Amino acid sequence: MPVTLKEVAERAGVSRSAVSRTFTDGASVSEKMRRKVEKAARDLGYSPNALASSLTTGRTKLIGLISNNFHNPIFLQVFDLFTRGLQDRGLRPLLVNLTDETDPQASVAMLRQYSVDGAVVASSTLPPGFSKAFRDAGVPVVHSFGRYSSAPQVHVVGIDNVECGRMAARTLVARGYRKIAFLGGPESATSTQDRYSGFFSELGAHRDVTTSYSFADAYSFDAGRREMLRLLKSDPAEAYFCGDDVLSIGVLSAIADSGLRVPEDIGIIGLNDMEMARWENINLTTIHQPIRQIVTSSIELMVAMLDEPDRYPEARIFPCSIVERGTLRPLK
Amino acid sequence: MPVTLKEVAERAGVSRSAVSRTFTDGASVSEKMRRKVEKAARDLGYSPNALASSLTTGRTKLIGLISNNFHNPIFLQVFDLFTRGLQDRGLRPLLVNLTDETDPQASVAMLRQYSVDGAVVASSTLPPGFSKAFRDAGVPVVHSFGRYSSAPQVHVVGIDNVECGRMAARTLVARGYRKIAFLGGPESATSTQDRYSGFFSELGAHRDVTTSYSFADAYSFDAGRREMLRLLKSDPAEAYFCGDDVLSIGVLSAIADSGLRVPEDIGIIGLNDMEMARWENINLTTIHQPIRQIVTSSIELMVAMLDEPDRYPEARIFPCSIVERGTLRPLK
DNA sequence: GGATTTTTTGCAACCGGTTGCAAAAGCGCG
DNA sequence: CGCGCTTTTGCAACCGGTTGCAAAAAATCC
Repeated sequence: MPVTLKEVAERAGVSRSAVSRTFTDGASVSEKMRRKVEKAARDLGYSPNALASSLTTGRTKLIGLISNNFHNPIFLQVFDLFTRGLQDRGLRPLLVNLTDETDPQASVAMLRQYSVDGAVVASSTLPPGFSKAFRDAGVPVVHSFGRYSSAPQVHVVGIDNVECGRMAARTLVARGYRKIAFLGGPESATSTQDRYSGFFSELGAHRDVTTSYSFADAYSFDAGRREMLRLLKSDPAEAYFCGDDVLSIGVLSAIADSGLRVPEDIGIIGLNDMEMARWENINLTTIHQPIRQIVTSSIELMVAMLDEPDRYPEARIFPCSIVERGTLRPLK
Repeated sequence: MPVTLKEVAERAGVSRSAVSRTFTDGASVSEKMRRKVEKAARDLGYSPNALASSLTTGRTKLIGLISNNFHNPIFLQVFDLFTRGLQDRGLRPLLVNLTDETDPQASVAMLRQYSVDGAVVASSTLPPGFSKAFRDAGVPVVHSFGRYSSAPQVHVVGIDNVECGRMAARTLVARGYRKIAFLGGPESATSTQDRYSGFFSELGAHRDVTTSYSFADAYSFDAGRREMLRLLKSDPAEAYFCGDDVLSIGVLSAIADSGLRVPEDIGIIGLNDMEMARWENINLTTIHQPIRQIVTSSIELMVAMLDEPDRYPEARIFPCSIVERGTLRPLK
């Protein structure tokens, strides 16, 4: 049904190569030829088959966009930024949902079948083994929102979760909280582990602070609410560092139900600074994660790797910052 | 770099066709041959190039997933359901973000270049012209969350927005509200227009009800809040039917700031029943849109069309239902 | 066991493009 | 106008697969 290069060539009365060259930039074609071919192409409504050309050029301009975070609203923004950024560079995102996938091999095989030029793993919860599997299969890969490591094995773009943990701890201590708790996301997520270790390493220096910790089983409203309702039954802390904003919102809801007030009775600090955090009826104090920069940088890195697949792996880490709103008591 | 069919054939000592047939189901291969080939393929780590085969078969198993709703959290769920549903059927979603695109032609050209087998337009705000453009280009298309029409020109799966408008009106009247307003989303969205017309056609029958209407300029928290703050300045209505849940939440925040109470002073009913609507600190009364069913049905329709591209267009409309929570006064 | 039918296999052409190479065309210049 | 040089063009092979067709092999039947 669709018009092929051969038909255009016949119509224009030229060779197939001539047509091909007109649509390949950098190829040698005279002005006259170009005009002739373009006319014929327009008449016929021709557009070149990207997949056929990928066979010889070895490039599909397809980029696997791989994630398992389809429940956290910030990822809608992540997808928005990724798809637009890739499109702007003429690349096409092939979306892969790894939600209930535990074995990387199947996805690796699939991405190879479609000859993707590269893969972006956008996830804060996938184990590093996934991105390594892609690299081992020879697919250039960037792990966005991945774990910071001083010796990264694949390209990582994200934040320093350990430092975020420290930052949260410093903030709480500075505001005079002395009974402080960590309410993490899933214990298995690397981001949770790192925030935990940063948080407690900072608090270790403060002998007058008492600490405790627990984990919600997902980065979700329900998980946060459920865990906080449990904590409220027996002697809650003065302030909580929560694994994530949506978890924090669940926590706030539990506190409100129990008749306690934020920040008067309990202080809360989240992480991500999702859009909702600044909604006036939530007004969550939180740690801002520079999502836009992470995505932009990931795309730049991906593009660079397309030209230089064996590029030496690097970690690009962006600083986070506290966004003060209404869920922590003010500095004295 | 990747292993090709030819190499497998040489290693197994058979013809290329034999290898091809082993990986094509329904083809005639003896058990002995199959075992030989599979062994060689395994040794070499071969996996067939889906794009190359698409050249002769004419099928890529690529489905364009087209949307411009990257700011409404319910679409994260929509993407989750679509990607998983498509993957489960061996189809691959090629994501297209139309956020600032006004001309369908560019996307049509792109999807043709990649020879997608079909396109799902998942949007409540794109004009019908977009889906028609795909159909005219010979791409099987399903418009999910599209406008209901008794004479659809392309396949449409969604809800009857006119009926939703009526339903909202009936609900408000039944609860004794007599001064009722419509606070729509963007006036240009077909969903807004239909809800508007259903809402007012139902209210037309009630002589004792006074009505008014206005539009927010997006389906967003900020737009809803801004519009409500404006409305609160002069004689607000007793109850509002809001274009969407996230808009409603902005509206609730404005009302809270003004010192009025919901549902005592003002009643609110939303639409969508997004996850957030049932969060205890929001607890929004709303109209449930059966997203899961819409997505599932869209995928089924898409799959059916792959076998029968000229299938007669149909509209699949799912009923919505009121979800009673805390933002309308109870029935008397 | 041989003739006949059915199944399996390989050959070669094709899908829609790209590209190295050599021939053809165009150019500048004396 | 003819020469040498540069640019443009077409030929043909190739990318990694599939498939119709006929030959080869296996299965069935008498």
